Amino acid sequence: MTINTIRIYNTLTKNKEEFKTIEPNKVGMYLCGPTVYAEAHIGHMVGPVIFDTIKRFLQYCGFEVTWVVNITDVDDKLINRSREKGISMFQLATAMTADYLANLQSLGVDQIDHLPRATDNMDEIIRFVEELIAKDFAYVNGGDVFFDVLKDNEYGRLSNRSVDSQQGEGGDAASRKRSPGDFALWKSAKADEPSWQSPWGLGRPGWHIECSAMSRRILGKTFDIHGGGLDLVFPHHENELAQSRCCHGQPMVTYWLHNGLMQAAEAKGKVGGKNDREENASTPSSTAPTVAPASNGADTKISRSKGAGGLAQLIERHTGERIRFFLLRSHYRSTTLFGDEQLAEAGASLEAFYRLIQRFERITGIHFYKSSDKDAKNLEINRKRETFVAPDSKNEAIVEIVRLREAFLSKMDDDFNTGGATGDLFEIARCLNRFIDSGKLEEAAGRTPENLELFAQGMSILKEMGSILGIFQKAPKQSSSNDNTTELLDGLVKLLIQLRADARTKRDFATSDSVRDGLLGIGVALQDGKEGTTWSIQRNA
RNA sequence: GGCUCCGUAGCCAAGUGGCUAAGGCAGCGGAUUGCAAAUCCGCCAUCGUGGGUUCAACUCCCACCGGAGCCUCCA
Repeated sequence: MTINTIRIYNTLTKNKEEFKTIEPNKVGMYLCGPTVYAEAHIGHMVGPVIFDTIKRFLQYCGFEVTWVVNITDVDDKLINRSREKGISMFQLATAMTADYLANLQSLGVDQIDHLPRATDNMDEIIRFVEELIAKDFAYVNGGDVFFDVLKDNEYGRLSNRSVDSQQGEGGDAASRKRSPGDFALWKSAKADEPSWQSPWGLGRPGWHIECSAMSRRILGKTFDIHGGGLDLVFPHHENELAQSRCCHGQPMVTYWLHNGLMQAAEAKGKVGGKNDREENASTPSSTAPTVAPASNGADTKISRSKGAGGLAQLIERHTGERIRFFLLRSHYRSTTLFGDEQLAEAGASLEAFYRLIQRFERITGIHFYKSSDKDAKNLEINRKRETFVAPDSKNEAIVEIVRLREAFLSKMDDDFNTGGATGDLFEIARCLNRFIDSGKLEEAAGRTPENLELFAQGMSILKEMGSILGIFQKAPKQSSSNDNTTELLDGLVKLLIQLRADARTKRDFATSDSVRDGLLGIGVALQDGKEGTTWSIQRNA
C-alpha cells in the first residue's frame, strides 16, 4: 500500500505541487467570501462548494482542517446600495449575509468553521495598518493610508504583472498616492458614511486589509491554503499577499487556489461582470436572462442583471444538491457555462443514483440516509481513508467497486479532480445495479444473507464517496410541501396504484395505462417491479 | 497593447508522449415488460486548423483560427 500524495495546483508557482502542511496533519484554509451588498448568484457558490469538498476530502485523509470564510460587510458598494434602498448599511449587510448563508446551506456547504465579518474586526484591522506604517510599507496622507507597492520587491508575483504597468485606481484618491499602483489600507470617511475611529481619523478599511487581518487572527501569519475566484487574483489577492508578507516577513500562504468563473449559457458574458452595462446596451431584449430575475419588485434592483440573480429561485427549481453536483461535475479551475438546461442535465444524471438508493432501501430495508427512527437500520460507512477494509469477496461487482473507489480517490488526490471522480461514481452505480439484476435481488429467492451483505457493502462505498463530495447526505425532497401533504400524496398515489393493479389483473390495459399516463402527466412516474409498483416524482425541469 | 486560460463525439465533460481516449445527457439496437418506465448488455470520437520535435503526439514546441478572463467594483 503506497501512501497517497495529494497534489494541488498553486497559482503562485503555476504548477501542481505536492501538498505539505505547515503543521503535521493540520490544515488552515481561507476562502474569500462575498461582499454582502446583493443577493448571491451561482458564481458565489463555486468557491464554497469546492472548498467544502476539499475540506471533506482532507478530513477523510486524516487532516484536521480549519476553514475560514470572510464576510465583507463594509465597502463602497454596500454604502451605495443601502442608500438606494433607503436602509442602513448594517441592515443591508445583515439581510444579504442571511441570504448567502441560506444558499450555502441549500448546497450542503456546512463545513465552515469561522465566518468573520470585517466590521467585527476593526481593532485587528487598525493594528495591522499601524504595523505596516511602523515597518515603512505604508504611508499616511490626510486621513488615508496607502500601501507603498514600490517597497515590496515581490509585488506582482502572484498575478504575474509588473509594478510599472499598474494603472492605479482613479478618483480623488489618486492624487494622494506616491505611485499609481499604491492601494488604500484605510479610507477617510466622507460625510454621513459609516465610519470607525482610527489613529488617522474617522474612516473605514480598504478592500484588502480585512483578509490579511482576519486570516492572521484565526489562522496565523502563514497558513496552508487560500482561495477565491480567478477574478480575485488581481488586485485583491496580490494586495493581500503583499500586506501580509511585508508585515510579517514570512510567506502568507503556501498554496493559492483559484476557481474558474461561471458563465451564463444564454446571456454569454461573465456573471455580474463589469461588462454588464455595455453588453446590455448592445444586446437588447434578444438575450433573455437564463434565470428569471427576482420576481419581488423591491428586490429586483439587488439581483444582478445577467442570469446571475435569484440563486434562491434557481435552487427552488433545481434543488441545492443538483446545483452542487453540477458544480462538481467539472473541474473547479475551468470556466463553466450554466443555465437551466445544464442544470437539468445534471439533475437527470443524479436521478439514477436516487433510483438506485430507493432500490437498495426497498430490497434490504436498510436506510441509506440517516433515519430519525431509532430502531431503523442505517447504512454505515467508513469515514477515514486509512481505516477502509476491502470486503473479502470474490464477487466481480464488489471487486470492481473496490477498484473504482481507488480510482475515485486518486482523482481527488490530483488537484481535487471532482469531475473525473464523478465518472467513477456512475460506474459504481452501474456495478450495483448489475449486482441486483444478476443476483436477482428483486426477487425473494435472490435475497440471500450473503447477497444482501455484499449489496450493503457496495452501497456503503457509494455513500462513502458521496460523503466526500458532500452529496447523498440527505434524502432528496420529494416535494417542497410539508410532511402532512407528502403523506397525503403518498396515500393518494398508492390508492391509484392499487386501482391500476386491479385493472391490470383484469387485463384492462386501457384503464391501467390511463392511470399511469395521467400520473406521469402531473409529474408522478410509476415503476413496475417484480414485487409491485413504486412511484417517484419527476424532478426534471 | 500587456498577462493568463481554453478548444476532446449532437451536447456536457475527465484524461494521457506509445496499451480499448473515463463518465454523463440525448440517440440507436438488444434483453426485460401486457405495453412502457426503470435496470442491464451493445453501438455512437482519428481529441480546432496548419506546421515542427520525436522511433512514437490528441498530449511537447511554433503559427493561425475560434472562445473566455484579468490589467484596481467582481466569487
